[in-house]
Amino acid sequence: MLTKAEKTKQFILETAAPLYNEKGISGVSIDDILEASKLTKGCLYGHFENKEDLSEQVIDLSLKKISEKLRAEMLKGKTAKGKVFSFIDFHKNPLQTYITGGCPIFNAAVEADDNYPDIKQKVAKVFRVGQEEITAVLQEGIDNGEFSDHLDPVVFAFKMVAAIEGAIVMCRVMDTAKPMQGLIKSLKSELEQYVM
Amino acid sequence: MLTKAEKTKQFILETAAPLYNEKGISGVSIDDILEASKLTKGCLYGHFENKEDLSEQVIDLSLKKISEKLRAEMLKGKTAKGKVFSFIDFHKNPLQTYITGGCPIFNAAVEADDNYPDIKQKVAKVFRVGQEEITAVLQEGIDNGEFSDHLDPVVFAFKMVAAIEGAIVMCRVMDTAKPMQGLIKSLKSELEQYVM
DNA sequence: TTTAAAATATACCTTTTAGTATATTTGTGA
DNA sequence: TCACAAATATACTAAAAGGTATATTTTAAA
Repeated sequence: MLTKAEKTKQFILETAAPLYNEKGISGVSIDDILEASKLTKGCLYGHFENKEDLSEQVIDLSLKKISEKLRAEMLKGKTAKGKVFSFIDFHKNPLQTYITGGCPIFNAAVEADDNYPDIKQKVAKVFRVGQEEITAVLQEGIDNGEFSDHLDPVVFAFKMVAAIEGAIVMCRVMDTAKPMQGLIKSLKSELEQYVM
Repeated sequence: MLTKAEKTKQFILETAAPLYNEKGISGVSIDDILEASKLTKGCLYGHFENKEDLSEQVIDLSLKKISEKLRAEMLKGKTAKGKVFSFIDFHKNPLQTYITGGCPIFNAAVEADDNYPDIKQKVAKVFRVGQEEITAVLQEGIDNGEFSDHLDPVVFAFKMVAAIEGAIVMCRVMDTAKPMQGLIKSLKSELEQYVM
C-alpha cells in the first residue's frame, strides 16, 4: 500500500501535469501548483528538491502516461492495420486531449529543445521508442502479408506521427477539429494503398 | 528614412525575435533582451509599454518575416508543383531554421494556445492564410491540368504543413535532420501521384 | 551653433517567485 | 493510547523579474 507521503507526491505530480502541459515549464509557478493542489510550500518541498526536480518528475509522469495510453490504444487493434488505425483514431479530437493542453510529448519537445537538455533527452527517447514501436507494427504487417513491401515502415511511421502532432497544434490554435478529420482520412487511405 | 527611435525599436525587435523563439514568451526576461541588445531599461521602455506589448510586437515581426519568406520561396517555383516543392525544400534542415529555435509560427502556436489569446488569434490567422495560399496554388495546378482533380487541395495543404511542422520539432528534439529527408521524399512522391 | 525635445542611461521601487527555517499536525508502530 | 517520527503548514528570506522616476546624453530643427 502507498504511504501517505507517496500518495501526496503522486497527487502533486498528477495535479501539476496538466498545468505544465498548458502553461509550459517556465510558465508554471510553484504557487500555481500549490493553488491547484491546495497544499503548501512546506509540503511540496518535502517531496521535491526544487522546481527543476519537480519539473522533471512531472514531465516524466506525463510522458509515461501518454506513452502507455498510446501503447494500449494500439493493442486494441487486432491486425497491423487495425493497430495503426487505432493510433490514428486516438487523435481525432485535438481540442480535448488525454492530458489537458495538447500532446505532452510535443509540448515538452518544443519547450525543452533549446532550454532543458535533460528533458529534451527524455522526450527524444520517447519519440525514438515510439517510432520504433510503430515501425515494428508496420513491419509485422509487411512480414505477415498484410501490407505490400513497397511500404517503407520507418518513413510512414515518422510521417504519420509528425502529421498528427503538427495537426494537433494547428487545430488547437485555430479552434477547430475539422482539419484533423481530413488528415485522418488521408493517412488511412495512404496506408490502404499498401494493403494487399 | 528611419529615425533613430525607429531604428532602435526595430533593433530591439530583431534582437528579441530569436530569443523569444528559443526561450518562449514566458521564458525570456526583459533582462535577457537588454543583455543581448546591450541597451538599458529606460531605452526599452521608451519604445514598448510593457512586456506584453513587446511580446506581441516581437511575435508579430517573426510571423511577418517567416510568412514573407515562405511566400518568396514558393514564388521561386514556376509551376504549381515547383512552388509546392520549393515550400517543402525550404524546410530541409530543421536544425538550422530561418529564425533560430525552430519555426516561429509553430513555437508561438504551442505556447499561445492556452496562455496568450491575442497572440493565439494572430497565429491562427497566419495558419489560415498560409493554408489558403497553398491550397490556391494546388487548385491552380488542378485548373491548369498540372494535377489530377483527384487531389484534394485543402487536405493535402494541411497534411503537408502539419507533417513538416511536426517533423521540425521531432527532428530538433532528436538532433537529426534525417527523418525530414524521408518525409520530404514521401510528400513529394505523394504529390507526384497526382501529376498528370 | 544653439537648444529644446527626443532618446537613452542610471538608480531605484514593487511584485513575483523560488526556496528555507521552524512550528504544528498527523499517522503509526510500540 | 502514547510517543515520536513523518508529513504538512506557517512565516519568513533572497533573488529575479517587471516596471518607473529621473538624470544624462544625443539628435535635429531653428
